[in-house]
Amino acid sequence: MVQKEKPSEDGDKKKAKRPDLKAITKMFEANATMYPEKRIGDLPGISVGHRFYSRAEMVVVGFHSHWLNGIDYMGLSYSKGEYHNYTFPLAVAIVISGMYEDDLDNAEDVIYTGQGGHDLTGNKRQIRDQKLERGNLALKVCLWFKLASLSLFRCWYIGEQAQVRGKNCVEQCVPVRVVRGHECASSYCGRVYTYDGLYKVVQYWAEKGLSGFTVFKYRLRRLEGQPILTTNQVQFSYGRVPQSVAEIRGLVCEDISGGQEDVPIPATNLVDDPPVAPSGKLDS
DNA sequence: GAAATAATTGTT
DNA sequence: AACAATTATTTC
Repeated sequence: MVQKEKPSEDGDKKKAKRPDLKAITKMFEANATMYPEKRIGDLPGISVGHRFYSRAEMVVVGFHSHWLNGIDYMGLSYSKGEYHNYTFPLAVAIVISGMYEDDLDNAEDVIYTGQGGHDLTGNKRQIRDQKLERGNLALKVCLWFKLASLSLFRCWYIGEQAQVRGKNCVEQCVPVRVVRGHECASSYCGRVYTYDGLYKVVQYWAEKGLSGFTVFKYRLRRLEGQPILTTNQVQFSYGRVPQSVAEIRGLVCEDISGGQEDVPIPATNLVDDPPVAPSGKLDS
């Protein structure tokens, strides 16, 4: 897939300013994409921890169909046929890339800021109120409710009232795929995106954000029973390996094996401030 | 058909 | 390093 995304040669005179986008277009024309239709939940072949080396990769796979938007959702056009039981628009995937000043990321528990009102220049400023439309509406529709049965069900909205279909709810849970952007020197665009699993929207509200404009916020909780989330806590190195421990950012332990391995295994911590070293012993 | 979206490339 | 320009799909 990465190979196919390399820039095409037809732009001898004009440089392709966005080879990644050109590649997307060509692959769609050639029907060379994996999942042309949007899907809810996991995609076969893309497991938790999968790394995408650009937004464009996610687009051609069909994992997240925008190379720009943070929120991918199924629009009203999906409300017929296979998905006629669902309410739309319905969010299916989000990218947390730290562009919004009001985001808060605690790995298993995330406060995600809705889209819109952004000044789009990369300085993380909100300049207008957000509205409950588009992706923001789609995320709200994903909201899960806690019922007396202690089970979480997704409720169906008609207007502002949560209705139960049949009784008051539908036994159909609609999780959201969560992707995180990370800095990554070995990726050609300087960052890498990891699939961190399915999350459920458990709460949403509107508030005045840091810049004083209304933003919509969504609390997402990671579903249980998924592979342990490591991508946010561990600095993997791929491609170019550091030549000395001095090159490693956030080093907290030079060898977590304590000499049991021939090659020392350093550990880093870029999350805690100040960094906390791993505790406990490794048993042989 | 316009509007919305912010990642990547290009330029200073 | 910081900033500006460009980008094209999805959505209604």
